[in-house]
Amino acid sequence: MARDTTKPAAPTSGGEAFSSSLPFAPEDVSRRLLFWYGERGRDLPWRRTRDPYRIWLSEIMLQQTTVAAVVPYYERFLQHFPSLQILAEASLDDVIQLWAGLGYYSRARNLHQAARQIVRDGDGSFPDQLEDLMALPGIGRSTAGAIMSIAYDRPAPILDGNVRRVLIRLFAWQEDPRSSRAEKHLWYWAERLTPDAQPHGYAQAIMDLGATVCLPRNPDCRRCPLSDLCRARQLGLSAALPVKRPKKTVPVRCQAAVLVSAGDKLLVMQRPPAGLLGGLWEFPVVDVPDEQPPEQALLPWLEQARFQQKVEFVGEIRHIYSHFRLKLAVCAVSLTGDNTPDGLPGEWCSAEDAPALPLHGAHLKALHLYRQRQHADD
DNA sequence: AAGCCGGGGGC
DNA sequence: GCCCCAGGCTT
Repeated sequence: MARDTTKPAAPTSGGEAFSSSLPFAPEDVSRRLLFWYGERGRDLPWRRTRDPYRIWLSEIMLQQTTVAAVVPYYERFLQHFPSLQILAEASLDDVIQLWAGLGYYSRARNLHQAARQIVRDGDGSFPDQLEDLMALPGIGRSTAGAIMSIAYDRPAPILDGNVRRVLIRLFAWQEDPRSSRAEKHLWYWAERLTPDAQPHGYAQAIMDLGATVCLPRNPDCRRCPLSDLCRARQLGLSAALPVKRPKKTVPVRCQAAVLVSAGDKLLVMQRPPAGLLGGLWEFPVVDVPDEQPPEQALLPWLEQARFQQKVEFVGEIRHIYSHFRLKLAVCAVSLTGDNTPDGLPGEWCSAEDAPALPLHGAHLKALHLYRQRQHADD
């Protein structure tokens, strides 16, 4: 017996025990899901391996990201870093480079850091205990559970966005899904439903169900192997759950990016290693106050840099982040011999090589716009 | 408990 | 436009 089979404690609320009984037999759910997965499961690159390193990489890349976006990144990453040891020996800049465009760059930093920790602290083999996995940066309870079940075929619950939605509907959870109360219940249900047999197939099955059938909008209940067990379905709430989060207004941030050119070179700077877009490259940026022309907002910056050239307005980029919108004025300053670019922070990069830098999305757009305009002038 | 962290795709 | 996505970390 490799596993403690005692049932998890039922969540409590205000000291009152929550009903530990389920409206159906857990084996009934897992059996249906496993059969369905055998018929309808997707063929994905990371499902052709049991290598924990690759499973781990896929799980990290897939956090808050869609499968279609991940596939090319996953393949390319593994071409450069085919093993844990090679990743551990790589530079962070090279890792960031291969992550550029995927977003949530702390994932790349944590991935790299975790690889170094495993190689440094262990015998080089990938951890195979839930607690050891969770001790690594970037791996929380859900990702640790995914690695345990998918790579090692050992039962451990997962609670990602897909499973969350499936469980909310299956148990007709009508409260705020982001509350700590919801969290306790969902983890409890996830644990109770995870089977001792074939946890590998089960984990992928329930995620696939959420991704292809139990969709956020318009769930396709006719194709769902759990439809006759589903409490939301019974209550006519399938489409109404999970309850939506109250929408918040997102602020608009105005900035100007300066493309300073000296001959063929452009001035680029690397952002601080942590925080927003950590470690990525960009052009110098100045905040633009409301209702002020970007050229005017740039004057103090030009003064400080001792540039006397005129600023040319190239165009405007709009870029949407999850928590704000960026209105980015793209400006160009072309240096002549009178100016001394030395002493400025940052580095000079040829315009041809700049697109190969790990630039973040908004500034990659800015560069494209700049080069497009330059081309038009020729 | 709440805020932070990107970019893309579906509709 | 709006919503969400194979979440985790920090405060």
